[in-house]
Amino acid sequence: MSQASAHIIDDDEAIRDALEWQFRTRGVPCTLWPSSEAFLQAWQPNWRGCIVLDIRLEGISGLACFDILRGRHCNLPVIFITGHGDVPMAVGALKKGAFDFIEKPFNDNELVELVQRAMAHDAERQRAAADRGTVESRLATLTAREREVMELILEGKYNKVIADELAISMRTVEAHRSRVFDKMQVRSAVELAQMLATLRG
Amino acid sequence: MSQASAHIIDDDEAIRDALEWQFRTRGVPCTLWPSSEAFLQAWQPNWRGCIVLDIRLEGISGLACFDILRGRHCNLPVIFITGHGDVPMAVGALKKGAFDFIEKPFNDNELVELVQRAMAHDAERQRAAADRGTVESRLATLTAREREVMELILEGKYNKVIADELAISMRTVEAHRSRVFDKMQVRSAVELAQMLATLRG
DNA sequence: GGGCCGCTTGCGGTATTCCACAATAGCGTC
DNA sequence: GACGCTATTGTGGAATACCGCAAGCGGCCC
Repeated sequence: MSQASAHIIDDDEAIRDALEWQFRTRGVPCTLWPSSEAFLQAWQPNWRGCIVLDIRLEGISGLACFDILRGRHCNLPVIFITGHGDVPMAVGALKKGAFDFIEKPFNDNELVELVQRAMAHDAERQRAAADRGTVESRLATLTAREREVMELILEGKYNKVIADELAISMRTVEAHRSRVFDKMQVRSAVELAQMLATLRG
Repeated sequence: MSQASAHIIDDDEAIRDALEWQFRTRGVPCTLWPSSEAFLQAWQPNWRGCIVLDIRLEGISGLACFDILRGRHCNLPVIFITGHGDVPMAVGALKKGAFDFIEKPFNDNELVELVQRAMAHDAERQRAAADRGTVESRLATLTAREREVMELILEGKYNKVIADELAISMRTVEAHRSRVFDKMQVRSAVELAQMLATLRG
């Protein structure tokens, strides 16, 4: 898993350096990119952190870059830096899923705090996605019948009732139940319910 | 429980009438208000539906009206109608929790569909709030000890283990467990877990 | 034809939960 | 002092869940 970083994309070197200094003095790891093209060429799906970019960039614009990233299923939070006149553009990006935007001129702390929130958001999203992946891969090992039995277990029904509903014996339900618990790596129906609740939440 | 309605606030009578005609032909119940003041004076906490208002109104502005409503803990979805130049103001409202905004000039269908989504959102929110209320009122009947036992049950632990952890007998845990199930109106730990998961979700 | 898998069912036994009833002690209120 | 509530613990018994082992049947694949 790669180290999290705030990726700063700006075609103005002075601005990049100023932002880097600011972030580093606050302990925020960052990586500088002189253009959307440079960033897009380097980007890897396993990157973590967030992206900070000016909405108006030479070459591929900030918005176009955002669209391309979304097309690549990149979920990194994206923060746009905009001028006052570009707020409608930024709003369009927000509606498309950008994390936030910040208008020039802005307070230094304001941007750093926004970036910190974005990176925390990304860390939490990745953790939650990893959990879901684990649970989903376990669910995938269940046979169709096991899934049926599991759903009824999750409704709080006794094995006897499940047996009646599926027109099988209680012993069969016991056997399925035991295998479901083994495959899902839980020891009780309550643990199973809690695990699947995090999948839905 | 009151009937859901789309509350339209505009100081221009012709616009109010045009919107009403549009909504009614699409089967959307609506109520017209000539000013923020009129609406705020009439507003009741049990109202359902949504609010559609121009961001620039004479007297109390749309934004000010929104702030006042939020101050009164009104959760009705709010949709702002804005001119192109007012988008930054609308964005501020979005960040404060407004449901959405729509820029003039807009397609008739666009607004009606947005209002329908807002009303569906409100209906779902009210339903979820009612459920939470029911569950929370049941939780409130539990004694401190019952809550303690319940938390451990929700971790999937056996009565025997709970007894060891709380330094009480298993029979005491059984008694508490039984009363928790009675008060929460469930018949199993799984049902309880599912019920409380909807509280968190 | 044989092996594997999934589904099914059974046995015997242990552990846990549920149900009903009963009782004591401490605390707070009337 | 009596009453009500909560916490606690116990008895007896029934129902349910869990565990390990065993086995047959049908379908699919090699």
